[in-house]
Amino acid sequence: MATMSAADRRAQAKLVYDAYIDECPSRKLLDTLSDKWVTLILNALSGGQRRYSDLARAIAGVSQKMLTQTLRRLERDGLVTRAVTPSVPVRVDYELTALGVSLLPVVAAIKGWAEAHIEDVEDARGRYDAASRT
Amino acid sequence: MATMSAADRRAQAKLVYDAYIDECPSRKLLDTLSDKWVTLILNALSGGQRRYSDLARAIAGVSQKMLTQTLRRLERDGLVTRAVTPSVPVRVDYELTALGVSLLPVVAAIKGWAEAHIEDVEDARGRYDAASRT
DNA sequence: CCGTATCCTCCTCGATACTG
DNA sequence: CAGTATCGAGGAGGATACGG
Repeated sequence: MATMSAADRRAQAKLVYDAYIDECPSRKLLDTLSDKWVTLILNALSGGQRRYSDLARAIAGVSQKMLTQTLRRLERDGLVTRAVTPSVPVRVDYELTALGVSLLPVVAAIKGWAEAHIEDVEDARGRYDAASRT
Repeated sequence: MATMSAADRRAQAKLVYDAYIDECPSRKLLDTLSDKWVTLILNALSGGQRRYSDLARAIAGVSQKMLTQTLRRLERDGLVTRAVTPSVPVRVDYELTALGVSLLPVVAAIKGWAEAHIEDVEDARGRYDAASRT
């Protein structure tokens, strides 16, 4: 195991950094938030309890698979609760937990910057693309 | 074109929602931030100007492809500037723009929530998984 | 030194069909 | 009503090699 090749060194660095990133709290939160449907669901539930089919209608365009999958993840993360009423037919209600509610201001902060500055970003893109086409 | 099938209705709803999401400022910002390397680069540049190879070393584990691609996107978005010094060999410096700097507090806010509550999330996951294994 | 070009592999997501 | 199961297409991202 004499000397390390450049590839070996990069491979090891990658391992270290992957581990670092996996433990980074901000990264974990971003991974959750960046899911297309998470913020939409969080918003839909910000007004209080809602049924599955109600959510499906409110967030039209989401597939059953994604809605269920996302709700399960949020439940697992302790951000929403799932309450089954064993009537016929079944009824399932979802609601934000205290932890879920505490996340709303963060989303609002993101929304705040975005609404204030996204136009600058768009303008920058326009200039960049125009310059590229030269 | 008589009646619409359920699939048709869903397809149309999807179009409407995709368009809605494409225009949502928060979504756009999240799409940018959620990139694995963006926040790392933003952080690396928070101290001031840095060279390409310097960044590559600081963020070890990133491939050339991803580093260049990400830097290009950030430049296009007006968040960083790219300054080429045509010496031999070439030297390229990257630096945050005012817009890029204005984004740092948002990242800090995310970091704040994450550090305060990610442990609750982990605990919730532990409980959820334990309950599932019943 | 700072990239670009190519290939190739996961892995996410949507569509569809079926169940308690 | 509220899911689960299965399949297939598409894109993101890494490895590698080459160019100005």
